[in-house]
Amino acid sequence: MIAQETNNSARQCPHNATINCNQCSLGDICLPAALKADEINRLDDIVRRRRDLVKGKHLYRTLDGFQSVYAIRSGHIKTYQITEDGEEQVTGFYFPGEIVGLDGIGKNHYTNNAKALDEAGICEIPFTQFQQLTSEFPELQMHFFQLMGKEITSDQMLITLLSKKTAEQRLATFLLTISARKARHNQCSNRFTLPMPRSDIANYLGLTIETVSRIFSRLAKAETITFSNKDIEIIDADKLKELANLDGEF
Amino acid sequence: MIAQETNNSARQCPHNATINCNQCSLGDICLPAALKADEINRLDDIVRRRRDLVKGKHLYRTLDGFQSVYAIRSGHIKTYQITEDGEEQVTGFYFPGEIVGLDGIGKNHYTNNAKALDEAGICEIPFTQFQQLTSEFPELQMHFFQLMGKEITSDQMLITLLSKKTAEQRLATFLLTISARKARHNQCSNRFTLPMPRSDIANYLGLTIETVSRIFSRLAKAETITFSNKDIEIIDADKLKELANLDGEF
DNA sequence: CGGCCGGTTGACTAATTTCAAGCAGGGTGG
DNA sequence: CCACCCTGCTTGAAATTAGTCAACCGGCCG
Repeated sequence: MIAQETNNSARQCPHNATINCNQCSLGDICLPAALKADEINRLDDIVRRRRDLVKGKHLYRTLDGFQSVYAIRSGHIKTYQITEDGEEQVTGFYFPGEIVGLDGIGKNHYTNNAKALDEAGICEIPFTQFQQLTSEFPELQMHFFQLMGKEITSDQMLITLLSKKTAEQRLATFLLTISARKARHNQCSNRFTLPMPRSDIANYLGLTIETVSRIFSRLAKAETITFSNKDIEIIDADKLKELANLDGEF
Repeated sequence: MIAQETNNSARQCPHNATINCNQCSLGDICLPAALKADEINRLDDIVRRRRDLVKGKHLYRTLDGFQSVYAIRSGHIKTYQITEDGEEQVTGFYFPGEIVGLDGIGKNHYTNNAKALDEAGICEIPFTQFQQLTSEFPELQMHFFQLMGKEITSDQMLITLLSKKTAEQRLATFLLTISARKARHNQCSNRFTLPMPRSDIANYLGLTIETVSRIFSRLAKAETITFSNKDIEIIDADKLKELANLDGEF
Protein backbone atom coordinates (compact mmCIF):
# COMPACT_ATOMS: atom_id res chain seq x y z
CA MET A 1 0.00 0.00 0.00
CA ILE A 2 2.72 2.44 0.93
CA ALA A 3 5.71 2.47 -1.34
CA GLN A 4 8.36 4.71 0.12
CA GLU A 5 12.10 4.70 0.11
CA THR A 6 14.22 6.29 2.79
CA ASN A 7 15.59 9.53 1.50
CA ASN A 8 19.15 9.87 2.70
CA SER A 9 20.41 12.47 0.28
CA ALA A 10 19.67 15.65 2.17
CA ARG A 11 22.79 17.35 0.83
CA GLN A 12 25.42 14.71 0.23
CA CYS A 13 24.97 11.03 0.53
CA PRO A 14 26.35 10.12 3.96
CA HIS A 15 26.99 6.64 2.62
CA ASN A 16 30.00 8.12 0.93
CA ALA A 17 32.84 7.32 3.29
CA THR A 18 35.34 9.70 1.77
CA ILE A 19 33.70 13.00 2.69
CA ASN A 20 34.95 14.77 5.77
CA CYS A 21 33.14 16.45 8.64
CA ASN A 22 33.08 19.79 6.83
CA GLN A 23 31.23 18.34 3.88
CA CYS A 24 29.04 15.91 5.75
CA SER A 25 25.32 16.53 5.43
CA LEU A 26 24.91 15.77 9.12
CA GLY A 27 27.18 18.61 10.19
CA ASP A 28 24.45 20.63 11.81
CA ILE A 29 23.11 17.87 14.02
CA CYS A 30 26.29 15.87 14.67
CA LEU A 31 29.30 16.91 16.76
CA PRO A 32 30.50 19.63 14.33
CA ALA A 33 27.39 21.60 15.26
CA ALA A 34 29.38 22.97 18.18
CA LEU A 35 32.42 24.05 16.17
CA LYS A 36 33.67 26.74 13.82
CA ALA A 37 34.95 25.78 10.39
CA ASP A 38 38.65 25.63 11.31
CA GLU A 39 37.89 23.72 14.49
CA ILE A 40 35.98 21.14 12.54
CA ASN A 41 39.18 20.28 10.73
CA ARG A 42 40.79 19.45 14.06
CA LEU A 43 37.87 17.16 14.83
CA ASP A 44 38.15 15.75 11.36
CA ASP A 45 41.78 14.84 12.01
CA ILE A 46 40.89 12.44 14.76
CA VAL A 47 37.78 10.94 13.20
CA ARG A 48 38.27 7.60 11.53
CA ARG A 49 35.81 7.15 8.74
CA ARG A 50 34.81 4.10 6.67
CA ARG A 51 33.80 1.86 9.49
CA ASP A 52 30.93 0.32 7.60
CA LEU A 53 28.71 -2.41 8.91
CA VAL A 54 26.46 -4.85 7.14
CA LYS A 55 23.07 -5.55 8.67
CA GLY A 56 23.33 -7.58 11.85
CA LYS A 57 27.00 -6.83 12.41
CA HIS A 58 28.11 -5.51 15.79
CA LEU A 59 29.72 -2.12 16.21
CA TYR A 60 30.84 -3.10 19.69
CA ARG A 61 29.96 -5.61 22.33
CA THR A 62 29.36 -5.30 26.05
CA LEU A 63 32.80 -6.23 27.24
CA ASP A 64 34.85 -4.61 24.50
CA GLY A 65 37.34 -2.15 25.91
CA PHE A 66 36.02 1.36 25.67
CA GLN A 67 38.09 3.30 23.14
CA SER A 68 35.73 5.30 21.02
CA VAL A 69 32.33 6.78 20.57
CA TYR A 70 30.69 6.53 17.18
CA ALA A 71 28.76 8.95 15.01
CA ILE A 72 26.22 7.36 12.71
CA ARG A 73 26.57 8.63 9.16
CA SER A 74 23.90 6.42 7.63
CA GLY A 75 21.77 3.46 8.62
CA HIS A 76 20.49 2.60 12.08
CA ILE A 77 21.95 1.05 15.22
CA LYS A 78 20.20 -0.64 18.09
CA THR A 79 21.78 -0.96 21.50
CA TYR A 80 20.89 -3.77 23.85
CA GLN A 81 21.99 -5.57 26.96
CA ILE A 82 21.83 -9.21 27.93
CA THR A 83 20.21 -9.69 31.32
CA GLU A 84 21.42 -12.18 33.93
CA ASP A 85 18.97 -14.77 32.70
CA GLY A 86 20.16 -14.45 29.14
CA GLU A 87 17.36 -12.31 27.75
CA GLU A 88 17.88 -9.38 25.46
CA GLN A 89 16.86 -5.89 26.51
CA VAL A 90 16.85 -3.28 23.76
CA THR A 91 17.92 0.04 25.30
CA GLY A 92 17.86 2.36 22.32
CA PHE A 93 17.67 3.01 18.61
CA TYR A 94 20.09 5.43 16.97
CA PHE A 95 19.60 7.39 13.77
CA PRO A 96 22.01 9.23 11.45
CA GLY A 97 23.72 12.16 13.14
CA GLU A 98 23.38 10.58 16.58
CA ILE A 99 26.22 9.33 18.77
CA VAL A 100 26.50 5.80 20.15
CA GLY A 101 28.92 4.45 22.71
CA LEU A 102 28.41 6.94 25.52
CA ASP A 103 27.49 4.06 27.80
CA GLY A 104 31.13 3.03 27.80
CA ILE A 105 32.38 6.22 29.40
CA GLY A 106 31.60 5.37 33.01
CA LYS A 107 33.63 2.17 32.94
CA ASN A 108 36.47 1.11 30.73
CA HIS A 109 34.15 -1.14 28.78
CA TYR A 110 30.77 -0.72 27.11
CA THR A 111 27.64 -1.68 29.00
CA ASN A 112 25.59 -2.26 25.85
CA ASN A 113 25.96 -4.14 22.63
CA ALA A 114 25.52 -2.07 19.48
CA LYS A 115 24.30 -3.79 16.35
CA ALA A 116 23.47 -2.55 12.85
CA LEU A 117 19.78 -2.78 11.95
CA ASP A 118 20.64 -2.23 8.31
CA GLU A 119 23.68 -1.28 6.29
CA ALA A 120 25.34 1.41 8.39
CA GLY A 121 28.13 3.92 7.83
CA ILE A 122 29.95 4.90 10.98
CA CYS A 123 32.52 7.51 12.00
CA GLU A 124 34.72 6.33 14.84
CA ILE A 125 35.87 8.98 17.31
CA PRO A 126 38.72 7.80 19.56
CA PHE A 127 37.73 9.08 22.95
CA THR A 128 41.11 9.97 24.43
CA GLN A 129 41.93 12.26 21.55
CA PHE A 130 38.44 13.62 21.57
CA GLN A 131 38.71 14.39 25.25
CA GLN A 132 41.89 16.40 24.62
CA LEU A 133 40.03 18.33 21.99
CA THR A 134 37.23 19.11 24.44
CA SER A 135 39.77 20.71 26.78
CA GLU A 136 40.76 23.02 23.94
CA PHE A 137 37.28 23.82 22.74
CA PRO A 138 34.91 24.53 25.61
CA GLU A 139 32.04 24.65 23.11
CA LEU A 140 32.75 21.09 22.16
CA GLN A 141 32.94 20.02 25.77
CA MET A 142 29.63 21.69 26.44
CA HIS A 143 28.13 20.05 23.40
CA PHE A 144 29.37 16.71 24.58
CA PHE A 145 27.99 17.21 28.06
CA GLN A 146 24.73 18.05 26.39
CA LEU A 147 24.86 14.83 24.43
CA MET A 148 25.28 12.84 27.62
CA GLY A 149 22.55 14.89 29.21
CA LYS A 150 20.25 14.03 26.33
CA GLU A 151 21.10 10.38 26.75
CA ILE A 152 20.02 10.66 30.37
CA THR A 153 16.81 12.53 29.63
CA SER A 154 15.83 10.18 26.82
CA ASP A 155 16.42 7.23 29.13
CA GLN A 156 14.22 8.93 31.69
CA MET A 157 11.48 9.44 29.14
CA LEU A 158 11.65 5.73 28.47
CA ILE A 159 11.43 5.06 32.20
CA THR A 160 8.27 7.12 32.45
CA LEU A 161 6.86 5.39 29.41
CA LEU A 162 7.54 1.92 30.82
CA SER A 163 6.36 2.84 34.26
CA LYS A 164 3.16 4.73 33.52
CA LYS A 165 1.89 4.15 30.02
CA THR A 166 -0.41 1.55 28.51
CA ALA A 167 0.59 -0.50 25.49
CA GLU A 168 -1.25 1.83 23.15
CA GLN A 169 0.32 4.95 24.65
CA ARG A 170 3.74 3.36 24.37
CA LEU A 171 3.44 2.56 20.71
CA ALA A 172 1.89 5.94 19.89
CA THR A 173 4.75 7.67 21.70
CA PHE A 174 7.27 5.50 19.92
CA LEU A 175 5.91 6.37 16.49
CA LEU A 176 5.91 10.07 17.33
CA THR A 177 9.50 9.88 18.49
CA ILE A 178 10.57 8.28 15.22
CA SER A 179 8.57 10.86 13.34
CA ALA A 180 10.24 13.72 15.19
CA ARG A 181 13.68 12.30 14.45
CA LYS A 182 12.83 12.01 10.77
CA ALA A 183 11.76 15.64 10.79
CA ARG A 184 15.10 16.65 12.33
CA HIS A 185 16.73 15.28 9.20
CA ASN A 186 14.40 17.11 6.86
CA GLN A 187 12.93 13.79 5.94
CA CYS A 188 9.28 13.06 5.59
CA SER A 189 7.97 12.83 9.12
CA ASN A 190 4.60 11.22 8.51
CA ARG A 191 5.69 8.54 6.11
CA PHE A 192 8.65 6.36 6.91
CA THR A 193 10.02 2.87 7.04
CA LEU A 194 10.82 1.47 10.44
CA PRO A 195 14.38 0.20 10.51
CA MET A 196 13.68 -2.43 13.15
CA PRO A 197 11.49 -5.54 13.31
CA ARG A 198 8.46 -5.89 15.58
CA SER A 199 10.45 -7.98 18.02
CA ASP A 200 12.82 -5.10 18.71
CA ILE A 201 9.98 -2.61 19.10
CA ALA A 202 8.22 -4.93 21.52
CA ASN A 203 11.36 -5.56 23.49
CA TYR A 204 12.19 -1.86 23.68
CA LEU A 205 8.68 -0.92 24.80
CA GLY A 206 8.42 -3.69 27.36
CA LEU A 207 5.67 -5.51 25.47
CA THR A 208 5.27 -8.73 23.51
CA ILE A 209 5.35 -8.99 19.73
CA GLU A 210 1.69 -9.96 19.72
CA THR A 211 0.64 -6.90 21.67
CA VAL A 212 2.62 -4.60 19.38
CA SER A 213 1.04 -6.23 16.38
CA ARG A 214 -2.43 -5.88 17.84
CA ILE A 215 -1.91 -2.20 18.62
CA PHE A 216 -0.66 -1.53 15.09
CA SER A 217 -3.86 -3.08 13.80
CA ARG A 218 -5.96 -1.18 16.28
CA LEU A 219 -4.38 2.14 15.28
CA ALA A 220 -5.00 1.33 11.63
CA LYS A 221 -8.60 0.37 12.31
CA ALA A 222 -9.09 3.71 14.06
CA GLU A 223 -7.63 5.37 10.97
CA THR A 224 -4.78 6.92 12.92
CA ILE A 225 -2.10 5.28 10.81
CA THR A 226 -1.86 2.96 7.85
CA PHE A 227 0.90 0.44 7.57
CA SER A 228 2.21 -2.41 5.58
CA ASN A 229 4.82 -4.32 7.47
CA LYS A 230 7.55 -1.75 8.25
CA ASP A 231 6.17 1.03 6.10
CA ILE A 232 4.21 3.43 8.25
CA GLU A 233 2.11 6.38 7.37
CA ILE A 234 0.76 8.64 10.06
CA ILE A 235 -2.66 9.80 8.92
CA ASP A 236 -3.95 11.53 12.00
CA ALA A 237 -1.01 12.92 13.93
CA ASP A 238 -3.24 14.78 16.35
CA LYS A 239 -5.10 11.66 17.33
CA LEU A 240 -1.77 9.89 17.75
CA LYS A 241 -0.55 12.64 20.05
CA GLU A 242 -3.74 12.43 21.97
CA LEU A 243 -3.35 8.70 22.37
CA ALA A 244 0.25 9.14 23.44
CA ASN A 245 -0.81 11.69 26.03
CA LEU A 246 1.90 13.97 24.80
CA ASP A 247 -0.07 16.94 23.60
CA GLY A 248 2.56 19.61 23.95
CA GLU A 249 5.69 17.65 23.27
CA PHE A 250 6.17 17.44 19.54
CA MET B 1 10.37 -5.27 66.17
CA ILE B 2 13.34 -3.64 64.55
CA ALA B 3 14.84 -0.74 66.40
CA GLN B 4 17.61 0.78 64.38
CA GLU B 5 18.95 4.24 63.94
CA THR B 6 20.77 5.39 60.83
CA ASN B 7 24.46 5.60 61.53
CA ASN B 8 25.79 8.66 59.82
CA SER B 9 28.98 9.14 61.74
CA ALA B 10 31.43 7.14 59.66
CA ARG B 11 34.22 9.58 60.41
CA GLN B 12 32.76 13.00 60.86
CA CYS B 13 29.14 13.88 60.96
CA PRO B 14 28.30 15.13 57.48
CA HIS B 15 25.45 17.10 59.01
CA ASN B 16 28.12 19.53 60.10
CA ALA B 17 28.05 22.19 57.43
CA THR B 18 31.33 23.80 58.37
CA ILE B 19 33.69 21.00 57.44
CA ASN B 20 35.37 21.20 54.05
CA CYS B 21 35.90 18.59 51.35
CA ASN B 22 39.21 17.50 52.87
CA GLN B 23 37.60 16.62 56.15
CA CYS B 24 34.35 15.28 54.84
CA SER B 25 33.64 11.68 55.64
CA LEU B 26 32.34 11.17 52.14
CA GLY B 27 35.62 12.12 50.50
CA ASP B 28 36.31 8.70 49.14
CA ILE B 29 32.99 8.24 47.39
CA CYS B 30 32.20 11.82 46.45
CA LEU B 31 33.92 14.02 43.87
CA PRO B 32 37.18 14.40 45.88
CA ALA B 33 37.81 10.71 45.23
CA ALA B 34 39.38 11.73 41.94
CA LEU B 35 41.71 14.35 43.39
CA LYS B 36 44.95 14.79 45.29
CA ALA B 37 44.96 16.68 48.57
CA ASP B 38 45.99 20.04 47.14
CA GLU B 39 43.55 19.71 44.28
CA ILE B 40 40.73 19.09 46.69
CA ASN B 41 41.31 22.55 48.09
CA ARG B 42 40.66 23.99 44.65
CA LEU B 43 37.42 22.06 44.51
CA ASP B 44 36.65 23.18 48.00
CA ASP B 45 37.02 26.80 46.92
CA ILE B 46 34.11 26.59 44.54
CA VAL B 47 31.84 24.42 46.68
CA ARG B 48 29.13 26.27 48.51
CA ARG B 49 28.21 24.46 51.67
CA ARG B 50 25.32 24.91 54.13
CA ARG B 51 22.48 24.48 51.69
CA ASP B 52 20.33 22.57 54.08
CA LEU B 53 16.85 21.37 53.36
CA VAL B 54 14.03 20.36 55.62
CA LYS B 55 11.98 17.33 54.68
CA GLY B 56 9.77 17.99 51.66
CA LYS B 57 11.69 21.06 50.54
CA HIS B 58 12.86 21.27 46.93
CA LEU B 59 16.52 21.48 46.00
CA TYR B 60 15.55 22.51 42.50
CA ARG B 61 12.54 22.35 40.22
CA THR B 62 12.14 21.31 36.61
CA LEU B 63 12.31 24.70 35.01
CA ASP B 64 14.91 26.27 37.29
CA GLY B 65 17.88 27.51 35.33
CA PHE B 66 20.70 25.02 35.47
CA GLN B 67 23.55 26.49 37.49
CA SER B 68 24.87 23.81 39.74
CA VAL B 69 25.09 20.16 40.54
CA TYR B 70 24.74 19.08 44.15
CA ALA B 71 26.59 16.63 46.36
CA ILE B 72 24.53 15.11 49.13
CA ARG B 73 26.28 15.33 52.45
CA SER B 74 23.51 13.83 54.54
CA GLY B 75 19.89 12.82 54.11
CA HIS B 76 18.18 11.61 50.97
CA ILE B 77 16.86 13.21 47.80
CA LYS B 78 14.29 11.93 45.38
CA THR B 79 14.09 13.16 41.81
CA TYR B 80 10.87 13.13 39.87
CA GLN B 81 9.18 14.51 36.81
CA ILE B 82 5.62 15.61 36.24
CA THR B 83 4.16 13.95 33.17
CA GLU B 84 1.94 15.77 30.68
CA ASP B 85 -1.16 14.53 32.42
CA GLY B 86 0.03 15.84 35.75
CA GLU B 87 1.20 12.61 37.30
CA GLU B 88 4.41 12.25 39.21
CA GLN B 89 7.15 9.91 37.98
CA VAL B 90 9.93 9.23 40.46
CA THR B 91 13.17 8.85 38.52
CA GLY B 92 15.69 8.24 41.26
CA PHE B 93 16.72 8.20 44.90
CA TYR B 94 20.02 9.71 45.95
CA PHE B 95 22.07 8.89 49.02
CA PRO B 96 24.94 10.68 50.81
CA GLY B 97 28.03 11.02 48.64
CA GLU B 98 25.99 10.92 45.46
CA ILE B 99 25.54 13.77 42.98
CA VAL B 100 22.19 15.18 41.88
CA GLY B 101 21.45 17.65 39.13
CA LEU B 102 23.20 15.97 36.21
CA ASP B 103 19.92 15.95 34.34
CA GLY B 104 20.25 19.70 33.90
CA ILE B 105 23.40 19.51 31.86
CA GLY B 106 21.82 18.73 28.52
CA LYS B 107 19.60 21.80 28.55
CA ASN B 108 19.93 25.04 30.44
CA HIS B 109 17.29 23.91 32.88
CA TYR B 110 16.73 20.82 34.97
CA THR B 111 14.50 18.08 33.65
CA ASN B 112 13.65 16.73 37.09
CA ASN B 113 12.47 18.08 40.38
CA ALA B 114 14.65 17.24 43.37
CA LYS B 115 13.05 17.05 46.79
CA ALA B 116 14.37 16.18 50.23
CA LEU B 117 12.96 12.95 51.66
CA ASP B 118 14.26 13.90 55.07
CA GLU B 119 16.49 16.57 56.55
CA ALA B 120 19.28 16.89 54.02
CA GLY B 121 22.65 18.64 53.94
CA ILE B 122 23.78 19.62 50.49
CA CYS B 123 26.97 20.96 48.91
CA GLU B 124 26.28 23.11 45.89
CA ILE B 125 28.80 22.96 43.05
CA PRO B 126 28.43 25.79 40.52
CA PHE B 127 28.80 24.05 37.21
CA THR B 128 30.63 26.69 35.18
CA GLN B 129 33.42 26.92 37.71
CA PHE B 130 33.46 23.19 38.08
CA GLN B 131 33.78 22.76 34.35
CA GLN B 132 36.82 25.04 34.34
CA LEU B 133 38.31 22.90 37.03
CA THR B 134 37.75 19.77 34.97
CA SER B 135 39.79 21.30 32.13
CA GLU B 136 42.66 21.68 34.60
CA PHE B 137 42.36 18.29 36.22
CA PRO B 138 41.82 15.53 33.67
CA GLU B 139 41.26 13.10 36.52
CA LEU B 140 38.33 15.15 37.68
CA GLN B 141 36.94 15.33 34.18
CA MET B 142 37.25 11.59 33.87
CA HIS B 143 35.59 11.10 37.21
CA PHE B 144 32.76 13.35 36.16
CA PHE B 145 32.30 11.54 32.87
CA GLN B 146 32.16 8.39 34.93
CA LEU B 147 29.46 9.90 37.10
CA MET B 148 27.36 10.70 34.08
CA GLY B 149 28.09 7.26 32.69
CA LYS B 150 26.86 5.74 35.93
CA GLU B 151 23.72 7.83 35.72
CA ILE B 152 23.13 6.38 32.27
CA THR B 153 23.81 2.79 33.26
CA SER B 154 21.66 3.03 36.38
CA ASP B 155 18.83 4.45 34.30
CA GLN B 156 19.27 1.56 31.90
CA MET B 157 19.12 -0.93 34.75
CA LEU B 158 15.84 0.64 35.73
CA ILE B 159 14.63 0.35 32.15
CA THR B 160 15.39 -3.36 32.13
CA LEU B 161 13.70 -3.74 35.48
CA LEU B 162 10.55 -1.99 34.32
CA SER B 163 10.52 -3.76 31.02
CA LYS B 164 11.24 -7.32 32.03
CA LYS B 165 10.74 -7.97 35.71
CA THR B 166 7.73 -8.99 37.75
CA ALA B 167 6.58 -7.01 40.77
CA GLU B 168 8.39 -9.36 43.13
CA GLN B 169 11.61 -9.19 41.15
CA ARG B 170 11.41 -5.41 41.10
CA LEU B 171 11.04 -5.05 44.82
CA ALA B 172 13.73 -7.63 45.55
CA THR B 173 16.10 -5.79 43.21
CA PHE B 174 15.20 -2.50 44.82
CA LEU B 175 15.97 -3.72 48.32
CA LEU B 176 19.28 -5.17 47.18
CA THR B 177 20.22 -1.87 45.55
CA ILE B 178 19.55 0.02 48.76
CA SER B 179 21.46 -2.59 50.68
CA ALA B 180 24.47 -2.25 48.39
CA ARG B 181 24.45 1.51 48.77
CA LYS B 182 24.35 1.21 52.55
CA ALA B 183 27.35 -1.10 52.36
CA ARG B 184 29.27 1.46 50.31
CA HIS B 185 28.98 3.80 53.28
CA ASN B 186 30.16 1.22 55.78
CA GLN B 187 26.68 1.14 57.16
CA CYS B 188 24.77 -1.95 58.07
CA SER B 189 23.63 -3.43 54.78
CA ASN B 190 21.03 -5.91 55.99
CA ARG B 191 19.24 -3.68 58.42
CA PHE B 192 18.15 -0.23 57.42
CA THR B 193 15.39 2.31 57.40
CA LEU B 194 13.94 3.23 54.05
CA PRO B 195 14.00 6.98 53.59
CA MET B 196 10.98 7.04 51.28
CA PRO B 197 7.31 6.10 51.71
CA ARG B 198 5.62 3.21 49.91
CA SER B 199 4.07 5.56 47.41
CA ASP B 200 7.49 6.65 46.16
CA ILE B 201 8.73 3.07 45.94
CA ALA B 202 5.66 2.06 43.99
CA ASN B 203 5.93 5.00 41.68
CA TYR B 204 9.63 4.39 41.06
CA LEU B 205 9.11 0.69 40.36
CA GLY B 206 6.12 1.23 38.10
CA LEU B 207 3.71 -0.49 40.49
CA THR B 208 0.84 0.50 42.75
CA ILE B 209 1.15 1.07 46.48
CA GLU B 210 -1.04 -1.95 47.09
CA THR B 211 1.16 -4.25 45.05
CA VAL B 212 4.28 -3.06 46.84
CA SER B 213 2.61 -3.61 50.16
CA ARG B 214 1.51 -7.10 49.17
CA ILE B 215 5.00 -8.04 48.02
CA PHE B 216 6.53 -6.78 51.26
CA SER B 217 4.13 -9.04 53.11
CA ARG B 218 4.83 -11.95 50.81
CA LEU B 219 8.59 -11.58 51.29
CA ALA B 220 8.09 -11.50 55.04
CA LYS B 221 5.84 -14.56 54.96
CA ALA B 222 8.54 -16.39 53.02
CA GLU B 223 11.02 -15.34 55.73
CA THR B 224 13.21 -13.46 53.29
CA ILE B 225 12.88 -10.18 55.15
CA THR B 226 11.19 -8.81 58.22
CA PHE B 227 9.85 -5.31 58.32
CA SER B 228 7.94 -2.84 60.36
CA ASN B 229 6.84 0.08 58.30
CA LYS B 230 10.07 1.60 56.92
CA ASP B 231 12.45 -0.50 59.01
CA ILE B 232 13.71 -3.39 56.95
CA GLU B 233 15.83 -6.34 57.87
CA ILE B 234 17.09 -8.68 55.20
CA ILE B 235 17.13 -12.16 56.68
CA ASP B 236 17.90 -14.28 53.67
CA ALA B 237 19.97 -12.23 51.23
CA ASP B 238 20.60 -15.24 49.00
CA LYS B 239 16.93 -15.90 48.55
CA LEU B 240 16.40 -12.22 47.82
CA LYS B 241 19.08 -12.32 45.14
CA GLU B 242 17.50 -15.40 43.69
CA LEU B 243 14.12 -13.71 43.56
CA ALA B 244 15.62 -10.59 42.04
CA ASN B 245 17.25 -12.34 39.13
CA LEU B 246 15.52 -15.34 37.70
CA ASP B 247 12.18 -16.48 38.97
CA GLY B 248 11.60 -20.21 39.03
CA GLU B 249 9.00 -19.94 36.31
CA PHE B 250 10.23 -21.91 33.37
C1' DC C 1 7.89 -27.11 -3.80
C1' DG C 2 8.52 -26.90 1.04
C1' DG C 3 10.26 -24.84 5.01
C1' DC C 4 11.28 -20.89 7.58
C1' DC C 5 10.81 -16.37 9.36
C1' DG C 6 8.32 -12.36 10.57
C1' DG C 7 3.99 -10.80 11.30
C1' DT C 8 -1.10 -11.14 12.43
C1' DT C 9 -5.07 -12.80 14.89
C1' DG C 10 -7.96 -15.39 18.29
C1' DA C 11 -8.99 -17.73 22.72
C1' DC C 12 -7.58 -18.32 27.11
C1' DT C 13 -4.70 -17.29 31.34
C1' DA C 14 -2.26 -14.84 34.72
C1' DA C 15 -0.49 -10.84 36.71
C1' DT C 16 -1.34 -6.43 38.38
C1' DT C 17 -4.62 -2.73 39.05
C1' DT C 18 -8.75 -0.97 40.86
C1' DC C 19 -12.05 -0.47 44.27
C1' DA C 20 -13.13 -0.81 48.87
C1' DA C 21 -12.60 -1.52 53.62
C1' DG C 22 -9.99 -1.54 57.74
C1' DC C 23 -5.98 -0.74 60.82
C1' DA C 24 -2.14 1.62 63.40
C1' DG C 25 0.33 5.63 64.85
C1' DG C 26 0.93 10.56 65.45
C1' DG C 27 -0.81 14.96 66.23
C1' DT C 28 -4.58 18.16 67.62
C1' DG C 29 -8.22 20.04 70.03
C1' DG C 30 -11.74 19.54 73.40
C1' DC D 1 -5.94 12.70 78.97
C1' DC D 2 -8.76 10.96 75.65
C1' DA D 3 -11.35 11.13 71.34
C1' DC D 4 -10.86 12.12 66.84
C1' DC D 5 -8.98 12.59 62.50
C1' DC D 6 -5.56 12.19 59.04
C1' DT D 7 -2.14 9.84 56.74
C1' DG D 8 0.28 5.92 55.37
C1' DC D 9 -0.05 1.19 55.10
C1' DT D 10 -2.26 -3.40 54.66
C1' DT D 11 -5.54 -6.72 52.94
C1' DG D 12 -9.37 -8.76 50.23
C1' DA D 13 -12.35 -9.33 46.08
C1' DA D 14 -13.44 -7.94 41.46
C1' DA D 15 -11.96 -5.99 37.06
C1' DT D 16 -8.73 -5.29 33.39
C1' DT D 17 -4.68 -5.33 30.84
C1' DA D 18 -1.23 -7.61 28.65
C1' DG D 19 0.91 -12.21 28.21
C1' DT D 20 0.77 -17.03 26.64
C1' DC D 21 -0.32 -20.54 23.54
C1' DA D 22 -1.59 -21.70 19.15
C1' DA D 23 -2.99 -21.36 14.50
C1' DC D 24 -2.40 -19.14 10.25
C1' DC D 25 -0.67 -16.15 6.45
C1' DG D 26 2.56 -14.46 2.96
C1' DG D 27 7.02 -13.70 1.26
C1' DC D 28 11.65 -15.39 0.57
C1' DC D 29 15.21 -18.72 -0.09
C1' DG D 30 17.29 -23.04 -0.78
